[in-house]
Amino acid sequence: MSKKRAGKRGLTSRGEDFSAWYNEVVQQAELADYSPVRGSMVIRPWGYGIWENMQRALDDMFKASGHQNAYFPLLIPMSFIEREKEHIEGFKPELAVVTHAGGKDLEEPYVVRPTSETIIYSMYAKWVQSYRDLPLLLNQWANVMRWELRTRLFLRTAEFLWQEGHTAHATEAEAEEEARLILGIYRRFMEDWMAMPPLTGLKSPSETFAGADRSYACEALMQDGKALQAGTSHMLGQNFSRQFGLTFQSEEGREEYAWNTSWGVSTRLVGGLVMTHGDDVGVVVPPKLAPTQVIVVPIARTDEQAAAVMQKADAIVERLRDGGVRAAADGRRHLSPGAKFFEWERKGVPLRVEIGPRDVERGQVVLVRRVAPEGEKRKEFLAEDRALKEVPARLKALQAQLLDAARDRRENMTHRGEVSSIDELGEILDAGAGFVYSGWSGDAAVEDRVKEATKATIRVIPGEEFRSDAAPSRCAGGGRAAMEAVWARAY
RNA sequence: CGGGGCGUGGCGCAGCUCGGUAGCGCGCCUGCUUUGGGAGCAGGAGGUCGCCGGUUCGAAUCCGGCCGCCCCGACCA
Repeated sequence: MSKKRAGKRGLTSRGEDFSAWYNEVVQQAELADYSPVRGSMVIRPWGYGIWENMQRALDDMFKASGHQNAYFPLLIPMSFIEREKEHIEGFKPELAVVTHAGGKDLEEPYVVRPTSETIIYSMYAKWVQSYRDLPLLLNQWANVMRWELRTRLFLRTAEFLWQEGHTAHATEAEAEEEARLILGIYRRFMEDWMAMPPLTGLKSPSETFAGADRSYACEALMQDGKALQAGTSHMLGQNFSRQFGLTFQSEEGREEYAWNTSWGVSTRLVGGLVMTHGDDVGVVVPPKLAPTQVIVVPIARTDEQAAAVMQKADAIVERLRDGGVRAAADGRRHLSPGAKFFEWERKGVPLRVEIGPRDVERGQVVLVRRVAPEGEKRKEFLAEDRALKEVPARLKALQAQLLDAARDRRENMTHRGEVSSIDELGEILDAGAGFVYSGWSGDAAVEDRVKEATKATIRVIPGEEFRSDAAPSRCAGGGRAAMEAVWARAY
């Protein structure tokens, strides 16, 4: 058996069954595991470490743009959720409700938050009196629960971790600017940190967040050609303000409803990372997010050699750490070097340093990249000093290499140009396209027909920087195009 | 929620057709030898066969019910 070997050594290849590959790689790289709770996963240290690095980067960006963190309750009174009509319509099917506590039925049930707009804006209503209290720019890191029918590790779980930002502004223009600012932050984060370049733009009305006026989204293209909604930023208008009495007195002395935005990214990003960079060996973690960037593997025959080599390995780790590199030595004696190589490659550690007795003698190390650019060897024998000095540059180069590869793939899997029928759209998708640009009349019936016929949906009405040079004139569903849309089959 | 599949040591599976009290690989433990791409040998631990009931002298195996998980379809960060 070449593909599915005995035991848990081999991975199903991506080409054979992408979905099986994903499930296996997430577990075998020890990112996450299934839990005893239906639809809920355990995020293991390696996966959580990646999430922590994501959190840190995003949190810094939020803070740098004037946001502060706060924390609101997990349980939300049922009546709050029900207040905004569209909102409750959207979330009702996936609510988990607490009806019983302290041995008694509750007078009013609580829902386990699926998102926190209602409870947050109810509090904002209390805190905001004057235009001087605005803008109010808060974020919370939290868990939420949505009772999904079909779950997948990281991509769709009943409980997931995320951040949700909630802001209140005095004017529509300011709220709109905030929603777009965050969209830009998400995009920058995905490109600079995840090396996962998304398309950004507006959601069609049918895909707009329940309770929002407009939703903006980052859509990333996975290796199998399916799109992943990786982050959303919503312009909520005054919908929640009106329901929760979030008013303020304007400069002119009038009482006005505040304008809100909300925005979030979740642990789904970890799944996106896996499906963007992973290969048939395992996960590939971009250096900037890797919990361990360099793994040092000592190689020794005898106990004396082991002691000497381990000492050298520890010294290398220390030097790398002094240089700001996240490095660790794998000193386990019961595993062969080869076993360790496979394990760390499966987990996606960007760089490996091998150090054996011969290397110690010669003052050299073996530097190995998780993935090398086309035509370059992964393994290099370098003088120790040179190798260690080289590490930061190698990490940086790998980060850039991953982004380039992901962007090239996205472009190669993107189809542009006029699409004059739904059948044609389906053919383009079936021929291997991921994102398909077309004109769109703006008619929701076209979306329905396309979905029925091709399973694709409008992922985004592209923002300016993602539009085609020549605007399409025809709608894929017939008639004239009012705008350009990007279609894809999605997760 | 509809269709399909699967529940047997930690993991992956065989055994079920044709009932007779459980086996293989990996992993784990101990010892020795090993270690430059998934080490070898020897010894060892570990299983109410998803749950409940029925048939039978006897059930992993046959029958009924239930539960759970995975995959495919309708909704979603």
